[in-house]
Amino acid sequence: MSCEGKFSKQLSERGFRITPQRRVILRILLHANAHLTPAEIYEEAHLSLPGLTETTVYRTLEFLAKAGLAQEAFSATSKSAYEISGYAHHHLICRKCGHEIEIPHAKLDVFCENLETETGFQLMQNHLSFFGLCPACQEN
Amino acid sequence: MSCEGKFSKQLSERGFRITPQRRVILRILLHANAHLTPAEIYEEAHLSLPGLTETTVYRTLEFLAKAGLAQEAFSATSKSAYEISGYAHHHLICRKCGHEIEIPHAKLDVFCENLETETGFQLMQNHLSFFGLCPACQEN
DNA sequence: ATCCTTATTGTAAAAAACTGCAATAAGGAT
DNA sequence: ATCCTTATTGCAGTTTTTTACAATAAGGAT
Repeated sequence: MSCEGKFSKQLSERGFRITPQRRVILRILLHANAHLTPAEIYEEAHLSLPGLTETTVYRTLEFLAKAGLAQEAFSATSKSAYEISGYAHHHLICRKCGHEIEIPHAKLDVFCENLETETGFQLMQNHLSFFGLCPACQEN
Repeated sequence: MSCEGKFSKQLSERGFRITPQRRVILRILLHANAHLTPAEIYEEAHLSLPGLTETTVYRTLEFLAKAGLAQEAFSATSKSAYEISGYAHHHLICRKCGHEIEIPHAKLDVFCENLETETGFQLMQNHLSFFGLCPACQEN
């Protein structure tokens, strides 16, 4: 099965259609080891699927995010970016130099559970971005 | 002193210039009791300052946010919005109906302090948005 | 009050993100 | 294999956000 097969299967089982566009975008996200912007994804996807439009990239990313297969990630520049949904984790980003470090979800576990019981909300959030100044940038 | 005086003073003391544009936008943010989008702010500010451009609104909001006088707030639609910086608090927003509830910063206090000591980062974050499904929307 | 420096604004244009609607094609039914 | 339904895409156009650069004006110095 192709690399994105497992993900496609999840989609069709839930009643969504599998299209070449979704397959290509899913594959790119899977092979990326970082966040990708819609423009970057379009750039690459376009090569294997010439007819693809940027509109579809935007819509597909939003769709994948809603379906839980991808997640939006806020970058230092505040431009939107996406990555494949893996294990839950978060980022701490330096407002000045953009340096990012990862924060395991475990650190927020207790907080999230409390929030759910107190509010009755069911959290749909497995990727938060915290901002601050990294040690190096604090000195200047 | 005009209502935004205290804020203007803060700015000039830090070496920033006070301009009519900044004054108007600050005043609007101060009187708003909710998030405002750049477009909404422009709409209103434009009335008392006809020459004002949208570009300036965007830049001023970014400037105020960097200076700590305003803060960006993510809305359910993911369009950008700003509000005046008051006490630190956060929001829990329903992805479906947009309903928001406030979360006092105290609930995150421990987490934030741990994060700072562990990473050496100095957090610049007094407004987080958490997303989820509210009790009502979970039923449908 | 006038001058000077340079931060801030406006202008014009581009890039990014979104929307309505008609055309297409995925996937189930025949 | 063909047909049908409707989810998904492309197209064209709009809105939102950002950028480069020249013009303006805030605030300190004279």
